[in-house]
Amino acid sequence: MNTSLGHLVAILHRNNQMYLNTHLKAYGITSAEVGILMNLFKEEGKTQEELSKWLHIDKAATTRTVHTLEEKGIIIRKQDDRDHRCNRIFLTEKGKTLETKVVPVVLAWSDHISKITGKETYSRLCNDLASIFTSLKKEPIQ
Amino acid sequence: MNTSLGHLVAILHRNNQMYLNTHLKAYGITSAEVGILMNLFKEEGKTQEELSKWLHIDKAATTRTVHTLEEKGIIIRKQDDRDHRCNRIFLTEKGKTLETKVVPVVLAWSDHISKITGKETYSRLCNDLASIFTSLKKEPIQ
DNA sequence: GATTAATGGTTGACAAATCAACCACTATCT
DNA sequence: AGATAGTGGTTGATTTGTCAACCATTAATC
Repeated sequence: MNTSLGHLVAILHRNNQMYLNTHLKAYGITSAEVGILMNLFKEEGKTQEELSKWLHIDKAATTRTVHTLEEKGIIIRKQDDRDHRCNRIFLTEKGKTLETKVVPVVLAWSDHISKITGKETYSRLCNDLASIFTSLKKEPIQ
Repeated sequence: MNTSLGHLVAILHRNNQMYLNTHLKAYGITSAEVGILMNLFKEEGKTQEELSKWLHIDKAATTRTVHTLEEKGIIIRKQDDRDHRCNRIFLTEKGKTLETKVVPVVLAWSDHISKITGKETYSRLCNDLASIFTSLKKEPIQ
């Protein structure tokens, strides 16, 4: 074991980003936008704050990614009627058509990894990481 | 399981980066430099190409990080005598003194994670990721 | 009800990494 | 030896993300 966890995670992360970028280029989607889109495919109407928390991403990054998605005509921001501070995010018709394009690419990368590790190891891996993830939510590291 | 592997890895990666940046700020070291430094602490004299491959990072990124480390007086680049294209990278005296500062911080983050998952799960996790890593080296994903 | 706190979002400055094009040097091949 | 191809490194442009400061709106407190 001559590599740290941080190192391994960094490599895997970059590998995933590059994969997404090359395979989604044809649809004009970048890796940064995938997180938000995958979330919207499941449930629309979240605020940017909620998206930021789900993605564990700075709210400034969310602002910018949401803007580029809006410029591309993939989503729209609607100000909340009750709380005028909140933007609620929805897919456009064009945005909805992207689900069948984006989701398979995201799954394809996971499949590649799954084939490397084997199914059981893969799902164990996801579970282990997910437990870290929920733990970090409750009590962040320092 | 409502989150993809890519998502989990991205979160963990950013968490690690932020941890390194805050805890190494006092020493003027950033997260991007940690990979190269950790490598040099083990073995000096590698070329930038070799560092890039080890870190799975673009050679352009290596060039820039190496430059900032040189400006900070932490490393020096020495042109290879035989092959004048190669820069071989060495720690300065100042650079060597950083080992006792940087390594503990890197380990501290791993320790945090290890405490979350438990020891066995943690080392299993590292092994699983490491096997992916070696696989990706042999045959990159598309 | 006016002042103060907190919250959601935006903006500017910067860090980290990719890609593509390029330069300098080395290796190859007639 | 001279043209060609390959390799290591650099540079410019762009993407992704952080941090800090700010603005507008809402909530809390006196």
